[in-house]
Amino acid sequence: MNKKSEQIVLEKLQQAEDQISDRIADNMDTFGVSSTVGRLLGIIYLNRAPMTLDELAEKTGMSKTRMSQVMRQMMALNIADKTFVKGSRKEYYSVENNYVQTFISLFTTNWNEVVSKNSQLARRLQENIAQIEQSQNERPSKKIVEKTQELKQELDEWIIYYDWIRRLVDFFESGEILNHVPVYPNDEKSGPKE
Amino acid sequence: MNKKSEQIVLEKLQQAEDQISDRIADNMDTFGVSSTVGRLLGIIYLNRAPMTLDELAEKTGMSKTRMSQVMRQMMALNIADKTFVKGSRKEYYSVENNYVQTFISLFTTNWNEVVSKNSQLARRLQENIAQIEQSQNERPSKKIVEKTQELKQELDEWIIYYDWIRRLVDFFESGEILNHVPVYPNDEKSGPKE
DNA sequence: CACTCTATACAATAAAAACTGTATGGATTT
DNA sequence: AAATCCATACAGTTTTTATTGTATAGAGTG
Repeated sequence: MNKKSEQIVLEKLQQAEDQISDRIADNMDTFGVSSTVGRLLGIIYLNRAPMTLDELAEKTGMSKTRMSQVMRQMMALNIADKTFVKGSRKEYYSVENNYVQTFISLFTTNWNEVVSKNSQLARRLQENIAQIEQSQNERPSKKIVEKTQELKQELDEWIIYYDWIRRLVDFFESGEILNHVPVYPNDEKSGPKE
Repeated sequence: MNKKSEQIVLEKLQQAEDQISDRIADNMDTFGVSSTVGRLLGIIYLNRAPMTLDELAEKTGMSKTRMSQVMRQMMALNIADKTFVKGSRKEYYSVENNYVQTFISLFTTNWNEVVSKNSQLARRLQENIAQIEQSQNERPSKKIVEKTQELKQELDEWIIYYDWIRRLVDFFESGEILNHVPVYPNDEKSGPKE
């Protein structure tokens, strides 16, 4: 019975750990990525050592192919890295061992991409408008002038918004956010600035 | 030819506006919601007046049912509201007319939900651990003690992380973020604090 | 250079999410 | 209370995304 009850307790502990992994996986929706990303993140994190695709496949019960796909995606998101291990041909993957840092990476990677796509379009549209305005020089139709003004205003608002996001991303990326929302609130703020 | 070229210019302007809508829709992925949410957001925003489900269905070419589903989701996300219009039986929906505010609403709603789910689990797991520790009082097996310690540490890290997110959400929700990342960077910061 | 081991490309399947059409119930008007 | 108008529940369909299995190319080893 001693042995048996020990087994039961160990199972309970494992179960608790799994629940944490599951929750992390679930929360990945909020970042707009597949829950498998979160699952692998949790597994590697809790493993506290780099892991191979085979190990991950074993642990998740999923195919190695899928593991490969997801780890790739995670590297693109800047939340995982390949780690060289001497004497092995396999690739070992590691993750940031700090949840907050992982959050910041995901946040900045995602929004940087958005900002970049938007800037391109904004520039292009501004050129278009300039062109239209020029072509209308001589006798501007009232309707067109009106619509153009409207579009210009919309575009301006839009540009202001994405400029704000750009600066917001900087605020996170630079770690400045941690001065204002510290990880350990009791701490003296890490370095009084100014 | 005058009339005709005017038509072409107007079309170009409309096209530009549509491209903005499309981009907004696309960017919604980053929040982990369907792009239709973004599309409706853009349409209502650019319309600059509340709209009905029928109008939205007309504008998007989608079914009214879908419009209903999406507007509901948007209300749950706190980025849309019903507006009463006298003399009409239909419901009119309006959106926040400020992109930054919309970003903040989405961010806080999403992460608040995550924090709430996690707090529940964290509490539950802490109780479990306490229980296990008590039941082991007499002769603690080394393996169990070890594993328990490990789990406790993980849980602590995890709790710290979600507490950080909670405070981060506050930082956004309260508008404090705008003091540090202002919408108009040239402005004197809105209210020098301390 | 033949052999082995590894990641991944590619095509196929399974699962999930987005979306639609019809039916219904609950208001509001007549 | 009958008629009308509206949102949405529900069940079904389509589209998209996640996942798998097989095949292959490339890198390391003997």
